[in-house]
Amino acid sequence: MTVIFSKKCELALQAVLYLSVFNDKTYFTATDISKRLNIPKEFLAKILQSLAVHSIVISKKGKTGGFTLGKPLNEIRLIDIVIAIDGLEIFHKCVLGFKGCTVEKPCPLHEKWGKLRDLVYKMLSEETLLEIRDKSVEKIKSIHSINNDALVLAQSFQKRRLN
Amino acid sequence: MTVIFSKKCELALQAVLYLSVFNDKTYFTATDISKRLNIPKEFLAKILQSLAVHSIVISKKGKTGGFTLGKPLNEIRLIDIVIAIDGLEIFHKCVLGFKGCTVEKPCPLHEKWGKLRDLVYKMLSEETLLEIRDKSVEKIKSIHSINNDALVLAQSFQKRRLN
DNA sequence: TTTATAACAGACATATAAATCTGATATTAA
DNA sequence: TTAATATCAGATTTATATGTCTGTTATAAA
Repeated sequence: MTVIFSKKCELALQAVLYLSVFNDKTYFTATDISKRLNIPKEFLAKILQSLAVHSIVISKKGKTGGFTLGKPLNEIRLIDIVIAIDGLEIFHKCVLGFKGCTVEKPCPLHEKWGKLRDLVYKMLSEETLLEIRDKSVEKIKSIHSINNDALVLAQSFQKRRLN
Repeated sequence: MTVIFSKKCELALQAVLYLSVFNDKTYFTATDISKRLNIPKEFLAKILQSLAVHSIVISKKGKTGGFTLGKPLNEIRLIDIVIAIDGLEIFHKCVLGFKGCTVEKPCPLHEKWGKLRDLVYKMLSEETLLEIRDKSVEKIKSIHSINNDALVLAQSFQKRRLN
């Protein structure tokens, strides 16, 4: 199967985009997020843990615990999420799978692929979550069925858990 | 794991590039090619069969049988090989995995990804095997360790099988 | 016609990614 | 201090892609 992002990567992007809508340091539990995104809870939990290792989210244990974004939105790029989950391997590996493919002895598709790969990296690097959220907040709400009532409710619920 | 091409796709590209060096209607057996490319024979055979279904290669059974390119080099694009093996799905599917992602109700990354996807498609479409071979024949020979002696030998061997 | 050799077809096995489960640990409200 | 509830860690299961095996069919040389 030809793919770009792994399933893990997709779900990580979904989760972080979801958190970006709120972005107010309230902690959302893995259960909360998994229900909203319609994702298996345990799988999401593992993904969030990987993101926590890379400081993209912060985790808090215990009764009022959960996950919240670990950095300002303008410091999180899409590429950071991809790297946190799947690593940089894809940006180094030869398309054709030739182990001996190097700059000195490139495979027949080396140059063409190099351009493509650099472009993917550039596109994923140039935009931060801040820009994406500002541009797409309505889309994100829409695709996750977050209406204003639900938003207020969720936030007040989260905050109630805090005191 | 984030990938671009499946293993099958990689090997298909390798095999077709290999055939493009010769490109003289001689039939190479799956065993021949698998040894040269250092690929499992049975796995390659399956891949070549998929390529045969899409007329990218032609297969011939029996004693002097094997596989040869099914079209002129200038009529085979990289994208044709990708499609033959992995289909067009990747060029239609949403990056984030949202099933509801459409033009009318796009996901937050829809536009950005659309551009990238179109570009990948374009790059794989714009060049045919003819151009790649003409530009990279030495690279292909080098990476497969095809020296001139081996080339002449392989061709005469293939032709001997024919009469 | 016989024999050798190739693709072909489909079942089977293995490796890896995806998903689930169980129990331990940390945190906080009461 | 206790109970509730969250993450965390690792084993286990499931699904899918990858790789292997076995026997059949087609083709052509001898």
